[in-house]
Amino acid sequence: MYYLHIDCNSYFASCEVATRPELAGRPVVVANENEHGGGVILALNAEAKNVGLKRGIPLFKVRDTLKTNDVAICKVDHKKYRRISNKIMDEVVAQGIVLDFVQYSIDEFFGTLPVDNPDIIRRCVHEIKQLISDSTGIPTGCGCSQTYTLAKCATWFAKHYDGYDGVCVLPPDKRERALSLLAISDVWGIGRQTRRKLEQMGVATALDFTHLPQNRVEQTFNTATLHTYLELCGTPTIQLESHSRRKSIMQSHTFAVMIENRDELSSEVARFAARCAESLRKQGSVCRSVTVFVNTNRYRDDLAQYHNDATAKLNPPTADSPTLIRTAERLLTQLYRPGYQYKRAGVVLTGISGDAGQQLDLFTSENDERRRRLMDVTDKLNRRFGDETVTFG
DNA sequence: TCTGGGGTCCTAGGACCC
DNA sequence: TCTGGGGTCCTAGGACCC
Repeated sequence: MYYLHIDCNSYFASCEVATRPELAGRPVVVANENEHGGGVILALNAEAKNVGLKRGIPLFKVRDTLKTNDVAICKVDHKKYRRISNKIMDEVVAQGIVLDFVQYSIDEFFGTLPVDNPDIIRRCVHEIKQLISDSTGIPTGCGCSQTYTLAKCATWFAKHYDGYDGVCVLPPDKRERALSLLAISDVWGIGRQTRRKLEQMGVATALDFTHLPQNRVEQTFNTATLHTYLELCGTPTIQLESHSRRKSIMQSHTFAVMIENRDELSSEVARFAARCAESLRKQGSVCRSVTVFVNTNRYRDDLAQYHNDATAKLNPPTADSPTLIRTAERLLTQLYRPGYQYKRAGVVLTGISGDAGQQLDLFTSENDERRRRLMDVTDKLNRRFGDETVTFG
């Protein structure tokens, strides 16, 4: 059996090009641009990379480059990207070659192929890649190997060596050779901190890491890093479950113009809470706690800084918008300090559990039932006529 | 002028229990 | 001098991911 990993190339930018043919061949960036020209580059295609642009740069720093190279700036459209991602999921599942297919993130998928012959695997994966390209227009890099982590390494090679044509199958006898060419920082699960520690131990490549004695890894690192180590050595360790239910739900925003006024901030927080409540109901869950946070602008050392958060428990757990909005507003009242310029705020729901009906049974009253129906109707209206067609005053 | 928005899991330590 | 020996649950913060 082989593990399969599929990674969409420059996903947000590819979605824009796929749905807007007039963009083909042009440098394209996707940015969360706001009405004041703020925002940062979230994704960019190869043409945009070629003119020196990079992910994460604020647009205002590269205005000249954008203009000189006639770069198309697309506004980020998460709904579209979610829709295309679901389509990829459906197409691959319907094709039936891949087993245990999971949507790991909006642009990455894992699965297994019940075959051991690398040549057959390669042909299958090329077919899958072609299927995705034909049905959605999205280019992908695909990797196959003995574990999830090694499959991700294979994808790295598929994307970085043109000869693979986007598909790299890494059989056991090629493992060591491949890992010797892979920098430790390019391994899935090795972040900045762990990389620093490993480098101090003389580890530069993924192969160096696998040559450490296992007990040394156990003593020095946490279990997540140990799992990465075992997987690189060829032992499947990581379990992926397709978690359709989120365990936390957050809505936050960096304001284009800083907010000082309490009522303005409060109305933003209320909107975040309402949107969180909607996602919560969409997945059929209730939550046990609400957190609100506020931040000033960390880039402005000329301004007084303040950041804080506060959490409230909800008993019984709920998905009722008015309750969540009122709770969030009460928390904001605790947090708010006059005289600061607020740049960012957000609402987080945690303690999420499934099946609202079951949780409420014991104390459900007629009033609760009416509230549930009200939520149901507002959700339906907003789905049918667009977000925030109906909001809470 | 302008600087993203989400998630997950693990671990240490505190509060509390017997 | 020395101050038991288990547990559970919760939370904050770190690290990592896209």
